[in-house]
Amino acid sequence: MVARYELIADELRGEILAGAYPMGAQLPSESELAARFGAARGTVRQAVAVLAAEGLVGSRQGARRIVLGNARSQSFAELHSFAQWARANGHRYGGLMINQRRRPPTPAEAARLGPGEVLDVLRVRTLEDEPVLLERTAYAEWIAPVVEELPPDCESVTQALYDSAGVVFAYGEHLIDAVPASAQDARLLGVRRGSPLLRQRRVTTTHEGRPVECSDDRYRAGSVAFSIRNSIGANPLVRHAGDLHFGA
Amino acid sequence: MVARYELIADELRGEILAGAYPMGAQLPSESELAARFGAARGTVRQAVAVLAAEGLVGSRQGARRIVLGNARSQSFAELHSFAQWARANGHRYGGLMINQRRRPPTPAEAARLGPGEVLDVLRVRTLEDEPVLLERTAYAEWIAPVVEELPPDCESVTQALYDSAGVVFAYGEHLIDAVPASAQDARLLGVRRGSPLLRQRRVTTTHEGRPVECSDDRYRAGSVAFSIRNSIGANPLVRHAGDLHFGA
DNA sequence: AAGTGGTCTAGACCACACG
DNA sequence: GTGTGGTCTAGACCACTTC
Repeated sequence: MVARYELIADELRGEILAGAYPMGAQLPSESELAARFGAARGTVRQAVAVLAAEGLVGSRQGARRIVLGNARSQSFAELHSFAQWARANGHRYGGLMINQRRRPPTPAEAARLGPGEVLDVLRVRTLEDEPVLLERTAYAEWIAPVVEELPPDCESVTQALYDSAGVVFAYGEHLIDAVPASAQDARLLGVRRGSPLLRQRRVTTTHEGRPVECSDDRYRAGSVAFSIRNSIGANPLVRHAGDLHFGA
Repeated sequence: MVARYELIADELRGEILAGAYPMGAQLPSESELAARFGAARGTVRQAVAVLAAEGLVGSRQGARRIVLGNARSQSFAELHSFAQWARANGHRYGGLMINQRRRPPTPAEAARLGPGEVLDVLRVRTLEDEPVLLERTAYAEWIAPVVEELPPDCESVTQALYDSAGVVFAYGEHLIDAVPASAQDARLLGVRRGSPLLRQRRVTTTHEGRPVECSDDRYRAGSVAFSIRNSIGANPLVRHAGDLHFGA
């Protein structure tokens, strides 16, 4: 079942990306759109809210919506998986488990995952056969047995956990900064010690709010960048919706 | 004029942050909240949409909303200014213009700002008197005269441009990655050449969609990190609202 | 089967931008 | 002043989760 507002959003997005509205141009008013699509104004507002969350259009009270961009990138909402992102962008990707062991949680991990033992996994992920990402992941005890059954060269852990245990990585919290490569980082990623890495620390939970993993992911500099669009002021329906993308 | 849904959101946020609902707990249903606040269901939905955009609660069709976190951080929506962020977080901050000159735009700048000359400004920003950020900003020609009038030690460029020219930095697009410090970066930030920097490249536009600046900002490693919360699946009112925060 | 959130309607009033 | 988006209401139906 596809919602009406999604169809309207798709149609408008298509027109914007096709260049029907150049950057800075005005969108039709809500009433015009409502008339054109035969929908209520509220439904049209929901549709343009989607575009606003994508950073394609902006709005302010009293003035018509304007077009802010005409390129679509991969939404961060879909980035709960390296594999999903790589596949969506047409990359050749792979992964290899380097090391895996159970251990007591650090205090930070215990605060996020609970008091049980964690399963500590070290993986290297490749893009076009080049190592670009080092994942150091601590899985919560309840999911550990499933993770231990995965093959070492599992291409998509997220997919595998969904298929075998129905686990969905629904919510994530991320901290992004830059760190120098440790000796181990350097060896596994093929860079010099101390060279810059883009670090993404994350905690993931299921739909029910049950914590699944904390991870420290390090990307080789130059391999990826995070892309974000944001806005201040009056946005439709939510006060602010930043949209994070993920691109080369 | 404060909207009703904002007041309701504030009230619920306060209860969550005060610990009335522990992590993973269920929020009251929309009808219960509507009855409690004497508001229509739509208004309550708008309120919880705010909390969802902040990453505090999550939702799925058929089940009650759950609490995902109980800490509030500075929203990235308000991060259009280093000074605003620093002030909000109680830091002592400052800035110094190192260099400023007009020059022809690079092709990338011309594509974003238009064909005119740009005003190229190099600034160092400090936190607790330590240099933490190097800003290399290219201002569009139309705003250049205003920027040239600013004092070299201007603490908040965003504020100054608003006060003197009514310019609002309304929309931003950001690319975040890690780079090694150049010789100049190293000298001005007091780090070794080649050491990791967190880079944020951004393009900013006004409410009307008029481009103001593109900038290449480099943070010393360890000084700041970007924080993001996101979710997949059915969110209220918008398909997905990632929320980006900015913290130490 | 009952309850919940997700979608949609058709109206109303207000604050703000623009001419 | 006119038109725009922002807020709010009061209803309806549907898809989903939960028991």
